[in-house]
Amino acid sequence: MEETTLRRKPTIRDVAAAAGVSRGTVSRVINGGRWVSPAAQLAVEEAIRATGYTANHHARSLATGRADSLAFLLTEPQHLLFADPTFALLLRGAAEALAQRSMTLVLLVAGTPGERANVAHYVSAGHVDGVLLISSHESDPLLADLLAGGIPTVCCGIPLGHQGEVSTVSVDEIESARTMTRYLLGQGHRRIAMIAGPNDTPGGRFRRVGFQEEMGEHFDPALVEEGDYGQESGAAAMTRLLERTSDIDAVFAASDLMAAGAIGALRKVGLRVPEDIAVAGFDDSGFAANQEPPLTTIRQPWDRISDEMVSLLLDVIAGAPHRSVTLPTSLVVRETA
Amino acid sequence: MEETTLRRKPTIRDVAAAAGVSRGTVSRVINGGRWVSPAAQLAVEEAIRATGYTANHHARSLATGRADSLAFLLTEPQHLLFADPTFALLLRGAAEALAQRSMTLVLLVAGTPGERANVAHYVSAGHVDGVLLISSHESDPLLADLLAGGIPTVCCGIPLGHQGEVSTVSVDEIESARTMTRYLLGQGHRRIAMIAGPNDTPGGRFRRVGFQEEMGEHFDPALVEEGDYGQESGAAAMTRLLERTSDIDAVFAASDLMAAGAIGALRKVGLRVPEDIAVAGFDDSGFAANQEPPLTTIRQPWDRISDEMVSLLLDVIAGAPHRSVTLPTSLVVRETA
DNA sequence: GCTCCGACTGTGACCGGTCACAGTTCTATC
DNA sequence: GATAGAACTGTGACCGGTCACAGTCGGAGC
Repeated sequence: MEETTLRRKPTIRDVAAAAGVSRGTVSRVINGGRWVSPAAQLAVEEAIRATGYTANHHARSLATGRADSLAFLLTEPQHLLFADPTFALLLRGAAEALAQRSMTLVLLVAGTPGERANVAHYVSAGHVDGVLLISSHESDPLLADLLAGGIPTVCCGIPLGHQGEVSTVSVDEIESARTMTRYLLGQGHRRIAMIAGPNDTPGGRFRRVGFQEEMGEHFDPALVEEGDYGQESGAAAMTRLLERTSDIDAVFAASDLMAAGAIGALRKVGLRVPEDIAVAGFDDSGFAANQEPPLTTIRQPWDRISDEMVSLLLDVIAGAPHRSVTLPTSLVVRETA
Repeated sequence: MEETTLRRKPTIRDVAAAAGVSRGTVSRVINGGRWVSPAAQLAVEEAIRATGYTANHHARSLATGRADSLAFLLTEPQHLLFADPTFALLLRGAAEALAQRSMTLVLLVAGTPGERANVAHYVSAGHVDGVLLISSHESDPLLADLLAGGIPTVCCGIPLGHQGEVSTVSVDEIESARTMTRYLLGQGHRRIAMIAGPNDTPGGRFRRVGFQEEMGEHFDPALVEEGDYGQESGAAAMTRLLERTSDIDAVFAASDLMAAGAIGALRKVGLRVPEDIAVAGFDDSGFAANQEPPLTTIRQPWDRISDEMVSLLLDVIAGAPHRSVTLPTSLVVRETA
């Protein structure tokens, strides 16, 4: 009567029995169907349908050694990353790219040292095939651990201190910053301030370098302040700049969030954007276009970045040597500059 | 010589050999150490250190039937959810709550029907112990599938059409909406418009109900427009409202993002917030406080929501009957209303 | 001195797949 | 008609853990 209701999940043996073939044949059907007779193929497919069979992922992973999943590993102090809409774009892109390959994404957050240890442990437990490492600070020991453990890894952005040791997907930070700076100079601005990112991150260091290079003789170190990519830090940096100097005519922030913070700070002291001071951001986060006024910024190709990270990582897992990909950015001129 | 360099990962047998005990004893040490002599305990711990052993998660899951991970399942059309900073809060909270329990979070995105089928397949493959279901539209068949499959599930927000069939963590939408409406009325506003969410979502339906109930005789159906929670839809709804009527003195949007869109639309036609029209949101997303001007809104306790979802789900997995938790919201008065 | 019991340990079966290998057919070729 | 080989199928070992069960050992109690 009720023996059908409380049955455990059907296994490959149940399917084999139902189809009147052996486990081996069922396994072959599931994995592509090479060397299977049409009759057996049909019988197995029918049996799978009838039993409602789904393969047990753990058993498969145990036998094959593959996990068929990747880790999306966040190492940034968390409030920043989760406030940053760009991370969501990256996450979505990666999840989609993996779904297309019937793989899945495990989210790992390594904020505190304790979590960090857990992560290393988790990753080396073979739970995932590789790691998509997001935004690592230079001092972060996690990348070194991953490399030492031989864990296939792809970094988003050039990992300072580990260049050439690991696969990387990045944009040309220096050239992008030069492009924006050139644009601001072209608009007639000369007293251009920069709100840079932390110097131990590639986006902090190289955007600053590009800015300085392009500014040339107009570069004034007194016009550089540093933030942490977050909105409040942008506002604070802008305030510091305003306290120090009064002739700034443009501000280049190393993130859209900091640009938004800067705009808020400017508004608070009665300065209009772009009439009094032009403001430019970096990233083209989701909100940049909806910002009031819409933000002029550098677009990072987020969807391509996540796509490339995934395919690069899969290559590395398959045994390819590490490799670096640089993707193009583009200047998006809206209304703030 | 080099036999140590290319060794495969150490297994529990290697540890047992190194410690001079049996697999069983090692297993006992790993799982809490009951009925293990101090000497054996020490020897095993030392052997684990020496060999660099980490347990294979797949093998353990296969043997125990537990996956020690939960799925974070998104079913909303994707552009909305990823633009919505609240989802990131939820995600972070869930990841943290799980990390504390040495469990992990698998991100599943079920946007297209194809992805939906994959998800059902994946979940029933036993890869995860349960599902944290985020924001399901009424017509979404996924919840029905999960329930039919006996998959432990917890919903975020009351699942329309499935009330009482599944564990739920939600806020009192109606009362929250009434609170905000009461506040706006208390400020002297009478021609209050609402930008509601989709009627097939709990936040769309119940916030509208609360608004209407509290408005009482002042309620005017002509002052209700619908959006999709996204910023642009808020702007569009506001524009429609302005085209239709000219005496609106306040707007209550069912999400902060729509409130931000509405503020943009108001600005575009030269109306000031809050001087000309007050605007209120819902959610207290990360950006609400940094909005210009800072947004008056209803705070949802995101961290508690994710915490409760996780612990509720773990209860369900452990065999507890389904249960619903309602968490309190609070009115956050800033500057827009 | 024998029994009993608690503390501890080892063993074999099992979880649900995959894979290598050994058959078994059946057809084509000489 | 024998033989090779391609096409297909079944079997047992194995992946790396857990768990139930059967021992072993030492000391307390009678």
